[in-house]
Amino acid sequence: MKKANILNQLKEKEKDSRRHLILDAARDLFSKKDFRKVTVREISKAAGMSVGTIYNYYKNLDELFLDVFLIHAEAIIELLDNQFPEGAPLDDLCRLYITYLNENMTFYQMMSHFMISSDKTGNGIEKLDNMMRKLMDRFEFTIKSTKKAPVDSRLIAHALFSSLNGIMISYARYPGKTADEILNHTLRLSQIIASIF
Amino acid sequence: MKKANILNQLKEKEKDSRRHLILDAARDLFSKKDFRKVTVREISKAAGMSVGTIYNYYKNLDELFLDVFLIHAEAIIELLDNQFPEGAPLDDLCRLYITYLNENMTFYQMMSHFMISSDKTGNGIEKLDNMMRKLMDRFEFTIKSTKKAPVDSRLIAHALFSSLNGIMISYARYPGKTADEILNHTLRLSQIIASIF
Amino acid sequence: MKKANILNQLKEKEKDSRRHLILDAARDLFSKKDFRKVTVREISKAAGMSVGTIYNYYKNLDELFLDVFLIHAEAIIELLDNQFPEGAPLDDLCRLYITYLNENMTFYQMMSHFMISSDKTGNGIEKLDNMMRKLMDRFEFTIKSTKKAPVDSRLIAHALFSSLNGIMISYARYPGKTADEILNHTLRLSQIIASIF
Amino acid sequence: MKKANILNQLKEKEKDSRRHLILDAARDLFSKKDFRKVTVREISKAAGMSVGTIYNYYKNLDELFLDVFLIHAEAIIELLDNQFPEGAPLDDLCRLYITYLNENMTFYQMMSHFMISSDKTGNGIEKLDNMMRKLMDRFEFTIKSTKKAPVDSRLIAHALFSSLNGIMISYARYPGKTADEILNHTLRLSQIIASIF
DNA sequence: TATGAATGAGCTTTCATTCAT
DNA sequence: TATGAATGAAAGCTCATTCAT
Repeated sequence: MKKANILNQLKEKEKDSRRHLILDAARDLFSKKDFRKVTVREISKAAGMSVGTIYNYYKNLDELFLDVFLIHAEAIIELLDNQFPEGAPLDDLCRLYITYLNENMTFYQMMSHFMISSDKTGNGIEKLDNMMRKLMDRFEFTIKSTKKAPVDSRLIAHALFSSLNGIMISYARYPGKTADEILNHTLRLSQIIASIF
Repeated sequence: MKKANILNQLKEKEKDSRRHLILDAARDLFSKKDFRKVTVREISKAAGMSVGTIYNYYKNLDELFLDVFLIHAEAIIELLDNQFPEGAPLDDLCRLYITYLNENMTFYQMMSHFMISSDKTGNGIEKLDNMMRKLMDRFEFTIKSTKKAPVDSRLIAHALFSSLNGIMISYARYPGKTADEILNHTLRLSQIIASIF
Repeated sequence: MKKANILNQLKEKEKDSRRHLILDAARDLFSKKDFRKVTVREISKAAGMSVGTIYNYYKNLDELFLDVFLIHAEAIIELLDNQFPEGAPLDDLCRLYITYLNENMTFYQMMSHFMISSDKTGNGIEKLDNMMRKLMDRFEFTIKSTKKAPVDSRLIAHALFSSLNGIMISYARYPGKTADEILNHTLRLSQIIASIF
Repeated sequence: MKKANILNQLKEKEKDSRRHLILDAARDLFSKKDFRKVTVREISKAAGMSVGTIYNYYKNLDELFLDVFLIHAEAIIELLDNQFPEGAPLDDLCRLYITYLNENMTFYQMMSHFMISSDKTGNGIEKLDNMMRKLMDRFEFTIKSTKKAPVDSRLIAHALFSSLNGIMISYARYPGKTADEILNHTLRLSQIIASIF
């Protein structure tokens, strides 16, 4: 019994590591190229496995896209949980989030992509929505913990969250600017937002 | 000479009217269906002309997409110019813009789509950027004209503009909500934004 | 007006001839190889055109298969109409049909294939059924016109028709026999059938 | 030696029972769904074993298909041997066979499928042909044993056998008819056939 | 200038079969 | 012997774009 258990655990680990191989390959490609243009073939090649194997781990491409998105979202939540000291000012929160977005363009690109999809089929959307809600909750909670937290925190969280997203989407490819300049500009804007909230 | 001129003008008009046929057909389709899924064939059919003709007016599909976007942007600028009384409060501006976005989902969908494209080739991008700048200028100008206008208007305009965009992108397909509820929620959020600016 | 008409007629002819190019290529391939294994690419290559073009003429492969079938069925009907002298004996009818089947194996292969499909979707099935009925009607009519025609011709037609089909399906690949021997055997069997009806 | 023998027998039995697990699962699936669409994965799942195990018992999927076919054929032979009283009339034979076909659509679907395959490779075909011959022999023998048996029984057996098959193939999916109506129609046709033989 | 048939690269996905464990 | 993840060839089909008429 124990033996089987250990075996299963090993298998699970093995499976997880393969899945991460796929995810990492995908993330890597997405950072170099519009993720909507990345093909299964490219991913399988980059991950060093066959096309069919991808489909052993993901039902279809969208599921993989979604997983990459979810991983990012979870990373952000973890960031808020662990890197954000309780009682820190709101602008630290904004800086944290905007910095993450700048370093992980795929995340807001995907967020934006999925959010404007009117395709409501599939349980993928459900997972997406759940994660968005979770992220929002975490945002709200973090805002409450900041110095001088606002009263109607739910709405404020929504407003702040969407504002920060909007900043990235609106300025991520500000014409003729380097990544650094964009980071600076989006940080500056986020600070304005933070300061007035 | 003159005759030729008049003829040219007529031709130009004719051409413009055909172009508008295309644009209108496209806009109509985009409002019913994710614009990324609309095909040239569909547009040509809806516009009552052949596929080839579309390509006489637009180098490629992206140019057409862009044109639809530009038309929307111009409509917004016109809205700001004509519908927004000088000296009106900032939240009127926000309401105006958010309402427009709600009624023209294609616009922010396209904005979002183009903004996250890392594809920097083509002079299409240039046109897009120019228009964004123009829109932004108009926004800034309008903000300056509001009651209790802020001081650093350029940055404020950026922040406000992107916040409003973010609101739409983040909540336009809030799960399980009707168009009306979404309109209300996004308006509410925009009012919060407006009030604190 | 007239000009346009003539032009349209020419276009129609052109289109028809292209369609026949596809059909002929397909029929040719089907005679060499199990039609279920023939691919679009093979057909397009054999027809000297691109894959996409096939899809300009047929919505999908099944439609093409169906068309090949229908053409065969029509050929048989025409055969019955034109080649079968009124008042000829029943065994002539059987011989005619069995000979056709032997020379056009694709036909009964397709008939058999489609008949055992439980897939009832698509309007393809409808076309198929209509044609089968038409063929059956023609059979019944022909039987009525034979010498010593039976009384309950509808049922008899059914029985005869299905018997002849069964002969082909059951003996078309009689192990180790040449095409000629198969023709002879199936003809002999059909004559038995004819003689007792 | 003896011990080993018994062990071997047990192993053989075990093996046989596993094989039957597969067969039963397959037959079950084939009755619910076009057998040509059934996948190895589905069968393995239904049989409660892994894909690989299937391949320990069958070289490939076609062999499994074939085995299902053979089992059916044997069942029919057994039916003729045991259920058909010597000296019974010919129409009882037809009724027996047609009823079996109606209750086991997979059988004639497979028969039809294999018979129209021009693929003559593999020793599978040989097995198929042997079984067909055996079935035919049994048919012939049964016909001889009927009341008023015909003279040239071999050819008559062929003709009758193929006629009955043809009836099923031609009317098994008569458009818009229920299973019951099809049973009735095919029985009626088979009675016509029987009566005239 | 308008037409729309032709193009064909390229996509996602499937699935029988293999083989290391 | 049983397992089931990995394989990868191969399929059907799409659709932006071209170009001869």
